[in-house]
Amino acid sequence: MNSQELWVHVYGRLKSCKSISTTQLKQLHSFLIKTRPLPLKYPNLISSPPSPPHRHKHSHSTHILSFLNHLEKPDLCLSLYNAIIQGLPSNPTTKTASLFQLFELLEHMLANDILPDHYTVPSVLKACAQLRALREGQQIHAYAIKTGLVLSNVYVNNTLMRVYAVCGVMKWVRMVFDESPQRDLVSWTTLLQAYVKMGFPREGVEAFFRMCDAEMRADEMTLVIVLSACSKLGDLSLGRKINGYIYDNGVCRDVFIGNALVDMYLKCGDADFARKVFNEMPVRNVVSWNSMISGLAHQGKFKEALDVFQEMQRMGLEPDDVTLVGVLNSCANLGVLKMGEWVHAYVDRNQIEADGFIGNALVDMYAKCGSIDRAFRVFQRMNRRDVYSYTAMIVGLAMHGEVEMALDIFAEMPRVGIEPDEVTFIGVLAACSHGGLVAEGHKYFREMSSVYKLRPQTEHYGCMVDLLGRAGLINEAEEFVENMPIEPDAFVWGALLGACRIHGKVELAESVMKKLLKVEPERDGAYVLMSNIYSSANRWRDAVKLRRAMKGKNMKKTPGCSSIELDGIVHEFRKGDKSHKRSKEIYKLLEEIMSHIKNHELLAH
DNA sequence: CTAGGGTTAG
Repeated sequence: MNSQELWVHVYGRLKSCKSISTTQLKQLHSFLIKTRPLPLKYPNLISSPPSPPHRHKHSHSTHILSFLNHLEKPDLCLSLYNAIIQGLPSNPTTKTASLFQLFELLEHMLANDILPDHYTVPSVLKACAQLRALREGQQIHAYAIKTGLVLSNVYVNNTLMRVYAVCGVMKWVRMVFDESPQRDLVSWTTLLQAYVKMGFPREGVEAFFRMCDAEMRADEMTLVIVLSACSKLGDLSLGRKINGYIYDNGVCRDVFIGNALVDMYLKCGDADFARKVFNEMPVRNVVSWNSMISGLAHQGKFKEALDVFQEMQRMGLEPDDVTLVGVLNSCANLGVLKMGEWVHAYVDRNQIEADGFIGNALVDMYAKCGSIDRAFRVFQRMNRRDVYSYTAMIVGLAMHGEVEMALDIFAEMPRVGIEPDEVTFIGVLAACSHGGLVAEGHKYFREMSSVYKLRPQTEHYGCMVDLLGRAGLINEAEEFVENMPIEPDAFVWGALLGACRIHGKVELAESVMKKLLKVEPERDGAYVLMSNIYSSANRWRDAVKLRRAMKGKNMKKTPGCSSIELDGIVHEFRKGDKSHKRSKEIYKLLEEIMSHIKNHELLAH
């Protein structure tokens, strides 16, 4: 066998397996030794006992290196090195080990005076991108500049951009892109993708149009990314334009394009057209179904989302964890505990780990369906918790009035090294509000910016106003709003109006209502609250006047809706809705509960 | 022989 044939064989072997197993490598090694007598420097290698499975990954580089030591001709080696680097597993969970192997090989190359070329560099950079190895990527970048590879090879530039993109350094992605002497479709797509992934969909779309100006024709991959940018922007007319581009340019409508279109139409609010695209897809996969389910849930069409899931089940298709998260989310918002429990059982039955997305969605579902103890049990059993798990738990506890517990869980976060975010503080402040903990609320509110460098948003101010209002500190609440560094919005005015209702502050309420109407003239919330305030103050005439004024305008009704599941039947209630069979009894009971609460409030103050 | 793909939560 000549060296060329040998190389072809080695290359084929390495390429066909994603990660080379030690056994295969040994076979390859012995094969090489048999067919081409080489000086055997490490006789131990062949006779060494097989290592346990978990050691395999780490022992690769040793085998590879000793294997390389057996080879003689350097010209053969460059291709071989390239082939080996390409086939090297880059497992993000063993990041340091993978990087170590990679750079050990590079060092070995350089030590043997073999210079990494325009095939070596992209595959090394690809591994760096997979491992999110920014510093190592920069080292290769420096090498590529020194050897002139960045100016001569578009693959080198594109993979460099990719490394910087996955590491979140948009500035450098742009820099490499701008300095590239030649740009192809992949360069543009990588730039576009970087913008979208980093939360700049607008810039991504602009890049797409610049790409079109540069007479570059987009393919399926590019368009999938542009469509995802449209989804993020919620810009239906833009999305339609892109759909037009796909149509005009005869782009193949494969399953990826179809899924991206379904997602885009749903996120842009055209659920009917999304369904049409979905129905007309010649091939669908689990992602197509997931796009429908999570897209509908995203639009608040939870019932429809569950219907699609049931349709999926009827067709005998296996849901994956994304499906289940979408289903759990819908269950949480509909209060359908039975279905949520079914998903939980499915997760257990199929030995799906209740961690990450699934675990968090389960916690949220149980909490929202009123089963806070089961939410807590899932939370406790999770092996890995993140800020979402903690937030779901804290918000859930706060809503159930488990104030102390909520604050205890919050206190646990710094101990396990998880930083709270803005939503976590919504839960914390809501807990304080429900517990009447004014001083603590102030403390957490201050901590938000002083310790965690989070800027309080209008929602947080709203929580504080609510807290002060419920605690009877209506003047402080008013003062708090006056001293806000940001413009109060409906959230804040609504909370203050609510506080006025509790304390029967009619005059203040009237001025607050005006403010609320200014920022939210199209909603009916202000009118409803205000008319309740008038009624409570026995000012019936004003209340009626207000209701009449409301009727004259064509107001958007706040979709006040709740549902509860009893013995597997979902009972849905909309605001003012009296269609339920036993609505008379229900309203009577509600009134009784309200009077109990009022008495309790009176006793408390 | 190399590079770029969609869906997921509080």
